[in-house]
Amino acid sequence: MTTIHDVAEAAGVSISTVSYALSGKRPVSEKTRRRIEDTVRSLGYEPDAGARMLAGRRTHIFALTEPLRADTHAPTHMAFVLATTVAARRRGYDILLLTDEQASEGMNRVAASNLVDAILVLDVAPDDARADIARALRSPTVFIGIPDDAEGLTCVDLDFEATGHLAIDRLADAGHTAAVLLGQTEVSYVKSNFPRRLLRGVQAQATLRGVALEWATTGVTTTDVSAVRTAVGTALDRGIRAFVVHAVGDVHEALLAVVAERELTVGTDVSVISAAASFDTTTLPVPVDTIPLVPQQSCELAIDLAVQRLEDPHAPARIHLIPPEYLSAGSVAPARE
Amino acid sequence: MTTIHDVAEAAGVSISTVSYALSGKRPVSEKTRRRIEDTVRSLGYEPDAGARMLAGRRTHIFALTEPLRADTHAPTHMAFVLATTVAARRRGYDILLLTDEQASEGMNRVAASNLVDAILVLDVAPDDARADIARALRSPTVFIGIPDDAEGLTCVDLDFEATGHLAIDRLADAGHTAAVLLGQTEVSYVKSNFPRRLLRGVQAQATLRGVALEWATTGVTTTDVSAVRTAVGTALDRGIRAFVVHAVGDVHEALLAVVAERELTVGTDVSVISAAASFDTTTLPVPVDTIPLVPQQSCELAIDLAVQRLEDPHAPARIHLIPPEYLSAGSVAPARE
DNA sequence: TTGAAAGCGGTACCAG
DNA sequence: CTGGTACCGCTTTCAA
Repeated sequence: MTTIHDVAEAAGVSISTVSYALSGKRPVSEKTRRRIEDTVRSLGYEPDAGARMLAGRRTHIFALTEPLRADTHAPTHMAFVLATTVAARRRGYDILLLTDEQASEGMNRVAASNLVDAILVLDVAPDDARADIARALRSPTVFIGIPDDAEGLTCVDLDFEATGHLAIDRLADAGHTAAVLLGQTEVSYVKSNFPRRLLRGVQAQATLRGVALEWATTGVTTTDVSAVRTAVGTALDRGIRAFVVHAVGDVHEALLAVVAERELTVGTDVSVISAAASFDTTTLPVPVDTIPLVPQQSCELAIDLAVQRLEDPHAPARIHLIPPEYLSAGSVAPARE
Repeated sequence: MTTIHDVAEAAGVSISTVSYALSGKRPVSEKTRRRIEDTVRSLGYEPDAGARMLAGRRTHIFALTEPLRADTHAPTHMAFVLATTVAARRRGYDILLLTDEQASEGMNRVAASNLVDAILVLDVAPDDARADIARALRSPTVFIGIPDDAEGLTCVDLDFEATGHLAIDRLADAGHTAAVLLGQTEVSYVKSNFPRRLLRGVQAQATLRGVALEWATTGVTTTDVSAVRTAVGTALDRGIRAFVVHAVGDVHEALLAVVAERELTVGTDVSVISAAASFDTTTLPVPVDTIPLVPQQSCELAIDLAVQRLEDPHAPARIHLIPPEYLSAGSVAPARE
């Protein structure tokens, strides 16, 4: 194993100069710096992680806690984990996984042992136990999602309420006076934090704009496509022509299929808006207006905040809501009287 | 922050005694050990990770590399990550994630910096670039899955070929002379390592047992349920009554639905075997014989192997195949002539 | 612009 | 059974 001493010797300088040349924390003359860098490359030197942690009091590791509940939507979750990992790496951090029981216990353990510089929280539940843990910890902690009691916590998320407002506004602007919110599974409104926020936003704005709203869940614990088809069919029968969909891809497809079977056309006869979709809605059989949920946005911001709090531990904790963005695809039609 | 010195002082012993009392690497009298443990608890002492790494030349961290290709089946993948994390934790190890480009580059980086004690490889491709990297590395590396060139590598996986044999044997034993393998998506036979192994096993045994085999993929890049329905319908039309399914839950459901629509009964008119399913087939609408793929088995074995190689770096590398297990549910019917 | 040296908090060897 | 202490490899202060 090659150490900083080997590099120093080979380059004919002291180890402190090597250290500074590599960290840039002290000016080093151009020529010696280049000589050192060459030596590092030719020797294949990589600083020892343990030594760096011990001496530098920085581990360059973030913990990512994810309970992975049974109702967690795997593809969406994977997208968040991936986005977090990539964003972290970009800032020079690795990700240490805390799953299952370790999601909570592990937070204390890795914080107490100084294994990580900060903690990122995924899969946030309304009454998440990790909120209290985070408040008691000295390690910076950033929630991606918002628990009911977010007092004193740093949180990041799409503004789901504003997303709900925006969707209803577009439908109301088009003259619709009735709409259906095709939502998530029933348990997710209890176990997760965001479906209810979207629901609240939709409901509030519907009331404000005079839109008669109906809320249909898409299964109890798991997506039930036939239930979706029934719900959509019933709504269409009753003359409702506007849908806000906050659900997985299958639900979108089921909705579009039922519409097509009735020989109705999205964008002409029927209006559809996909709200907070974390998958690529452009691959749907029909173009659909979308207010996307972009994991990269939340995760990059979360990483930035973690790094910030590391540099300035006194930065005040607050909730960071990402404003929704409306992507038009022509799927909202003027209401017919 | 409380250190080992604080503990030693508070307990009235030397730091070496504290260290040994906690590691158990040297006998410590019952009474002093208890006194130390009490002190540790009351002070909330947790050894510093960096210091432990540096002095102990062990990080207690395993890397988990997962490229997360677009065709990766998220729920199955999550199950493997979870199983790995839990198994690792049980042996005292944390998991560091290497995704995306870091899946390959990261291996060299974390090995060179002594960030991890071993590396676990997930999402193995037939021509996986990580095979060569692993061969060049000093860090113990365990593949969960088998690349084409596994020379010199430690690999763990379900014995997919034997799984194929077993499925065909059961059908042949029941008198079937024709069967359909309802497989994965087309790309997975190119990008992944295990679908082709199952396929080979099924094909070989079908030839051996005189079973006319047809192989149907279930979409190109993504599962196409309507294609599955068509394939099943065609097979039934042609009198085929035996199906081996190596696919996600949706495909099973589509198959069972088509069978039901024709007023045929699984276990009487039609035989179905689910091969290497990583989801819970008992929740299917009809009981189905299953040769399960249990992530826990592979992952626990992988962790054990990693730990073993840590203790004995000279243990020879080899492929560990987990024998398939057949779970009867009465879905295989005797063939009718 | 550079070097020397004091830690960082453990582990494990050498004594007793 | 227990204590003293030499490192582990790097960061950073102090001096030059």
